[in-house]
Amino acid sequence: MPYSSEHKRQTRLRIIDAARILFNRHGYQNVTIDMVMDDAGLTRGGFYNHFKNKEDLFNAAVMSFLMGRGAQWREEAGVDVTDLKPEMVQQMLDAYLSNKHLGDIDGQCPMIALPSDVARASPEVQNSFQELLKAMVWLFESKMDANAETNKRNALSMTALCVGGMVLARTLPDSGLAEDIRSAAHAAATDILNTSL
Amino acid sequence: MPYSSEHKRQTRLRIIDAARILFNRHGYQNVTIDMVMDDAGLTRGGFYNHFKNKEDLFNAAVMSFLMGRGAQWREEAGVDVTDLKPEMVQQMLDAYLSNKHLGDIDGQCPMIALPSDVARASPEVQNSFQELLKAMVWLFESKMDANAETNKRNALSMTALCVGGMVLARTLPDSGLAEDIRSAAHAAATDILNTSL
DNA sequence: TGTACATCAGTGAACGCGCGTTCACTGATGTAC
DNA sequence: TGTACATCAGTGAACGCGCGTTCACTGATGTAC
Repeated sequence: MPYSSEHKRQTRLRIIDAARILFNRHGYQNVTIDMVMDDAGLTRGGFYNHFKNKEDLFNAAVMSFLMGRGAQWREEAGVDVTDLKPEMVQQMLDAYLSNKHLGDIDGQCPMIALPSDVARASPEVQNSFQELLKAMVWLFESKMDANAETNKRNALSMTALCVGGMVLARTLPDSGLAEDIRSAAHAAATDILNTSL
Repeated sequence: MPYSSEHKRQTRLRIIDAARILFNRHGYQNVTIDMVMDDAGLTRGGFYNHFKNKEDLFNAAVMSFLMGRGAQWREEAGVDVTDLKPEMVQQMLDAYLSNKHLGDIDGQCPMIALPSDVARASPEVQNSFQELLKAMVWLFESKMDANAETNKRNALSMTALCVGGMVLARTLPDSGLAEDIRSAAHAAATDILNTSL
């Protein structure tokens, strides 16, 4: 077998990385296979050596974010989601609801950039999206200290605030109002966290 | 002038109503002019007698929701947003974050169904969307009783919870988890409201 | 070590379909006389 | 009141472009001997 399997894996990753960024930037439907392959330094035809179809790529892109790829806003804030120290939850909140994240179009969380697209995508994509959400809820929940049911409810509310605040801030053309809603969501989520510790 | 202007106005409204429902159901890009005109009982060509282009229709559809059209979940809950009695804010919260609303695909708030579409639409559409959000924030704020700045922040957080909770609930394939996040967001928004009165 | 071979990643032209938009036409109805 | 006319909402065929996907081909590189 010519071209080591490592070579193919690398190419596949390059395509997924290009796709993740382009989907975040323009939305699923506005990104063409040509654009993706171009950004990956390849030509259109080769695409189907790596993916069954466009939807398959969408799923791979959402999953790649779950694996932590591309989140500048999180890396630069020094949030290490594998290190479950108590301050990590507040750090994650700070990073997620930050101006940095609001400005990081390419590296933003797909829950912010693509919720409507996912809602209309295949079950596979929806499941990947759900795993992403569960990971976030679990992260919030991990350091809470009330009873299990209250913890769960608080973690879910914080997640709703994170996503809702950022989705709206992204969509509003008045940047002052966008900033207001981002910081209000951040304050409310912090309040909930503080009552949970 | 044949066909009274009232006749044309009625036709235009029929097209917008059909579009609002179809956009909610399938998203902006998955709805074709043909589908809209079919549902309005017309043929494709006539569309351009009423609208400049598809984006123009999108804007009209978002605005029509602002005018209160199609929101079954709100009407059946008996919420009258023009009657600013104190209980109205809680009623609105209850209705917005209700199971009824979650199930009302056709009549749902466009902030839930179409945020990603709006984020990539024309400035006109984004402005209409923003007016919708402002109306909601203002509604929440109207009966609050702390200082102005706190009121604003709380109203914005409640809005983020409403939209975030519903967007996520809509997107999750696990309906148990969807239900959990909807009710968690409802509880959190109610808490914020109660500390504001 | 060197050579022939086989595999398959990558190429780029072509296909086919869908959809937004245009356009020449039809016909319903309000207005003028 | 009745008739001719003008307007313009509505029709449906056609256009043109873009994009997902297919396909015959190329050529780089690992393997066998």
